[in-house]
Amino acid sequence: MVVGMMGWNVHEQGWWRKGPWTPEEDKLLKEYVSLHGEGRWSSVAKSAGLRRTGKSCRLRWVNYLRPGLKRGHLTPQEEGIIIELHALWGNKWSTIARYLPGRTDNEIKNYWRTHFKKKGKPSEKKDRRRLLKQKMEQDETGTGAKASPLSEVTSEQTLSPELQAQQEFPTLPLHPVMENPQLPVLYQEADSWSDTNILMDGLSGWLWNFDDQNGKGVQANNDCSKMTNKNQASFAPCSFGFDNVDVQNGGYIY
DNA sequence: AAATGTCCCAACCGCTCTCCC
DNA sequence: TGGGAGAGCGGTTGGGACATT
Repeated sequence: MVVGMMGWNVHEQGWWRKGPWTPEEDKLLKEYVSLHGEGRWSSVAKSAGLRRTGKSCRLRWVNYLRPGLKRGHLTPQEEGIIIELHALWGNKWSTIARYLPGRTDNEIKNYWRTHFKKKGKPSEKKDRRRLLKQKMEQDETGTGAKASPLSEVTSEQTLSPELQAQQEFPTLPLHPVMENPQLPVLYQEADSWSDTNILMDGLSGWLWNFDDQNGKGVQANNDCSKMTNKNQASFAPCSFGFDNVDVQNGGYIY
């Protein structure tokens, strides 16, 4: 059976329903979780009278119904944290999400995909549109991020996102290298530049994969292979924490 | 006004991990 | 210790909303 709803096809293969959740289903799930707490999702479905798989219930709760979830665009601070943590952990969205209270892994994943993953750059008009929309939302709420990330972020970055996050979320652990001094790369004195390059290769993919104009990526002065040892030595310890922001290209300079 | 492009987000799928027996 | 079930995670898809052409 297939039922058209909100543009989705709501499949009812056997007993389970699929597709968008209805307000009634949300209500049932919220009531159940408020009474019994999270967990045992497979039994939640049947106990709450929902024709949804446990998986679907969990996802709905985690990504949409859970109290404390933020809505709306990510702030520049949150963007910075995502960029930093993604450089550390890669696509560990759930791990990254732990340091962004109120944000879900799904949201962060979607955001990354939209803004950083793709090769081509949306037009600057699009960016302006997004920023304008963000500003309007902030004007309405009187809270949140600055109106223009690009114009304000330089001063914002006086504190590295890590330190900002550390202040905002005291549980944020130190960078792994700070906790593990034996790690030989980048953040401390590297034994060799090849060691640092290993990490930089990983970093370069995201550092300058911001939306670019020509589809080739905005490659700033982080071509480590062309740097002298002297440059490398001064460059290596600078990571984690933006030293500057390339406003024109939208990249962060370390 | 219609067509097109892009952004955003909810939801699903398949795989992996963890726990328990 | 191995297998099964449940939970979690990352990748992907589909569609609405909105701006641009």
